[in-house]
Amino acid sequence: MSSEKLKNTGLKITSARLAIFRIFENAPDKHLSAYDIQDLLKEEDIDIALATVYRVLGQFEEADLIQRHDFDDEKALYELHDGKQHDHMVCERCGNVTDFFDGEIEKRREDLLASHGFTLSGHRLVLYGVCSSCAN
Amino acid sequence: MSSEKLKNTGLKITSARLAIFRIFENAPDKHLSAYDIQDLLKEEDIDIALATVYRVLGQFEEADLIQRHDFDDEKALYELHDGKQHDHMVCERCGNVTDFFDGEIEKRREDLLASHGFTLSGHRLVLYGVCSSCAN
DNA sequence: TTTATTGCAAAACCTTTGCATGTAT
DNA sequence: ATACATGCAAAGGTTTTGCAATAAA
Repeated sequence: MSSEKLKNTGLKITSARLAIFRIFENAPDKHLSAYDIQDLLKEEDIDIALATVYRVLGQFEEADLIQRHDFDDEKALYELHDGKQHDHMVCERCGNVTDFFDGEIEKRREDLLASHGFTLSGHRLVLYGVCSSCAN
Repeated sequence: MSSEKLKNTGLKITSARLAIFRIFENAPDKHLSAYDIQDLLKEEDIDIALATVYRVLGQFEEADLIQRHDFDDEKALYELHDGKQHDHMVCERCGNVTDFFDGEIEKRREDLLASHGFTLSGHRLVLYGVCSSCAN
């Protein structure tokens, strides 16, 4: 249940936080910007100031409920942090983001980072290409 | 020589373009922001408006002289486009960028993109971790 | 009632753009 | 002489912040 996870963060259970968290639960595997979230809520006649959306997103990220990604030079995208690690494939044309998991590249990635003195934090790997819709 | 490559772009050879291109040639493997470039030039008592730096960077990128990267939510970084393909390792704490090349992950990347209907464009792959300086 | 949260407006920040002036060809 | 580059100031877009009003504990 939504409020359970929220309570564990120590944050107060407010309607804004519940509404925003519900958006993520209803859109798993989606990558949403602060504007996307505000728009989705507006469709339900829920009006939340953008400043609040940003603040709540920051708090959720701090609490490891969601992950923030800066894939391109546009808006930051957020997604539910579900524990299952996965990486991302980003279309350089339209910005479309596709999740994937690959054990082999995963292992290689760990070796590479380690051999350069990097330690793992999170598991982020991003591949850039052009998606099929944009390729024609 | 600098002016050779510049001439091939069809752009006029101006002092601003020469100065900016020289910065890149003198700092291979470095990833510089527009501000970095302006600062480096200021140290040589060369004053170029930020708007010009941005415009020139855009033109250089268009001409494939340099590459633009948006690794995080901060400033865009530019580096010389030397032909040798390589990927990047980014420290999530300090933003430090390290180049690397790995044939195995390279091949795996191509397979992965293809199997998801993505086509290659450029060869961008980014690993995120924490560098040794930030790890302590 | 005490403390945290929200909304609003304004600011911060990077990046782009309009326009008049200056420079390369 | 013509076309393109530059500087300046202003605007654009996303994200953050100050502060008074409001809601959660």
